[in-house]
Amino acid sequence: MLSTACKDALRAMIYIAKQKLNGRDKFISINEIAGELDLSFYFLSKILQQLVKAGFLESYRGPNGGVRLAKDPEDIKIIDIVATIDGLSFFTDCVLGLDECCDENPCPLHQKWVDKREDIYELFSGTSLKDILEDINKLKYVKL
Amino acid sequence: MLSTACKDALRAMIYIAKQKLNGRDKFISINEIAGELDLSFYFLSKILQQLVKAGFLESYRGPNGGVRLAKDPEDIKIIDIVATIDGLSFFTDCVLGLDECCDENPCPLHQKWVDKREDIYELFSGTSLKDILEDINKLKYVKL
DNA sequence: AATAAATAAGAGTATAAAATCTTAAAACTT
DNA sequence: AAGTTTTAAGATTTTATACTCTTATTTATT
Repeated sequence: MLSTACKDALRAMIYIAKQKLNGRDKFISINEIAGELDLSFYFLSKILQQLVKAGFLESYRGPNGGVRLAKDPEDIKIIDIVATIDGLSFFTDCVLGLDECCDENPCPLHQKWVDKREDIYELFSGTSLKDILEDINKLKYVKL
Repeated sequence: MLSTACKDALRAMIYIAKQKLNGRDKFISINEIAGELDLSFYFLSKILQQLVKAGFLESYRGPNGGVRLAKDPEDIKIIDIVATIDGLSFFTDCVLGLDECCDENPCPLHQKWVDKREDIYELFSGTSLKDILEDINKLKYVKL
């Protein structure tokens, strides 16, 4: 459902938000993030650039440079990251790929699918980085 | 979420099932299906071959040949078609792409995501071609 | 027997996503 | 001022998916 770029973006954003929670308010180098999350530095750089452009991260060049959140963790929702990297076509396009499919003119799966899709939309738009960090802290150990 | 091949497969299977309901129990040529659904004959042929191999369609060569359902419409579920064409990785893999993610060792989105994913699984495994045809008949006009 | 109609199977091409590399620009350190 | 560290941007390569083409095989028709 999510592209690998989007999965990587989500993991990176959670990692960055986690540092902030730990009192570390400096820029975090992309090299560190890639190392910690076992991602390609090159690929991750490209992805984070998009999040900088979209205003969810700010970046700084030079020694001790890197990226950090441009907003509070509670103001960055999963859907924001998904929208930036993958777009929202998952939430707008017909599950059978029909251009004309809509409420008035539905494909055979339309109504049933829209229900599920909206559940996911609500999950993604209702879950912020802050919520995720709180979940992480409730559990003993959570993968990233 | 679904590959275009899988979307095409679903549309074709619904079309084929619809013919059966209309009392037409003969083989339907792939050329006809491709024409009606505005799909490439070549591409659709490849897709339907997979459904023949998987036992959901049977095919017949030569004049008046084509494909037809190998089972009753109520015994073919959406999930069967999805599993044949796309596989079930959507329902088994971590939403963040982590290999080690599981109930005991979850990623930060695991539990919330699994709930939604299982809803979709239940929709797909609980909906047969027969169910879809019944829905179609309830509405005045449904796209395919 | 020959021809035509249809699917099967394998090979090939095109396009998009993923991943990498290179050069440029910014900022710090000495 | 020169060198180092870091992100930015553009170009390139790789890989997977989507799509097309060609040849083979099966079956019916004449």
